Amino acid sequence: MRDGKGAIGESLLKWYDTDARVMPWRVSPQDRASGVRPDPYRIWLSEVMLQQTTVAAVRDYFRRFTARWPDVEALAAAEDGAVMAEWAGLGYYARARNLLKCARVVAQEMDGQFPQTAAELQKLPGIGPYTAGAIAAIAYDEPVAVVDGNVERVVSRLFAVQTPLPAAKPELTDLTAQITPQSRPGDFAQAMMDLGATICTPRNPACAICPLIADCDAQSQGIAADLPRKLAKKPKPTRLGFAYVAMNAAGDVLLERRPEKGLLGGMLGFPGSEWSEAPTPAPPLRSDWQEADAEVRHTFTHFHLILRVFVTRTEGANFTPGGDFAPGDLPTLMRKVWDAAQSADWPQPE
DNA sequence: GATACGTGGCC
DNA sequence: TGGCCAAGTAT
Repeated sequence: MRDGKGAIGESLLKWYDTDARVMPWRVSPQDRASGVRPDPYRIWLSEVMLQQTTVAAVRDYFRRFTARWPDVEALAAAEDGAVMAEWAGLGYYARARNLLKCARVVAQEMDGQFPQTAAELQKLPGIGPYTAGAIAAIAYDEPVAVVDGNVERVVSRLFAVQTPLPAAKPELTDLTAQITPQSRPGDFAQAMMDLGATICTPRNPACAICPLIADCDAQSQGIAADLPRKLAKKPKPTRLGFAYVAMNAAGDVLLERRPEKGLLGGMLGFPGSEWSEAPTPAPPLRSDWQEADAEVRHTFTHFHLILRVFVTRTEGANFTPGGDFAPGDLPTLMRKVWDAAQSADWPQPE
């Protein structure tokens, strides 16, 4: 243990048992005391959903997934399109594709049992260093360092690490390992993340009520809010595109399944042009297309997108039956396209 | 190491 | 309003 930091585990777990939030996927301290064990399936599902995603955004998705697919065998047996539709709106859709791959490996090749070590877990699709550590620590009590963005921030402040991210990652992982206790490593990991989410926040950290204030080098140096240092990000370019919403007399709409790889991979969407500085219009069929008044603006991780939306009524296409389509099955960008189409001045049928 | 990959909330 | 940020992973 690092000098002067010996009490961190104890202080943090005391705070966790009394003050921390209880999530739908978490076993409460009371239940844990009664011998209740975390369900690896639910831990895995929640951790994948929580990758780069806030607790508030995950809650309802987690509830719907576990209600519809209560165990890994049920999820493994689901249709691809059903899982993608249930994930729609949560973002980073490779997670949903890898979720299904992983469920099928576990169900078909591992007798429905997840591996019990971080090293083995990390071999599965969609499970990287963070998620492997989180599952191993929470579900199987492996005393492994669990390092997400919250922990990076907490640890960089505790030890006043000045190295900018992402170069500081190995150092922060090593420091986290030094303060991870042999006892209750899963609760320790969740406590660190809860602390980062609620007290040791990026801006205006609430140091006055922090259970680790006596252990924090950055606080004593008055630089807590300045850490962790981060490299400057590149500016986002703006791309343009065209999107097309065709509907027949029965109210069916024309949708396509996007390719597995790439942006919004595997999701349903409206046909359209490529997205670039100067896109070429690409209507999916000949018809009387009318442009909607409102453009769609959407920002992805690495670029801004402005879409011009065109609508038409026609019978000449392979439409998705209206009963099989709900806007909620679409990624957010395509929901915006749908919304813009509703406010358009639709042409009369040909 | 750098880049691709969503979305919504916050200030 | 626009950039920052969130329980990261794959390539």
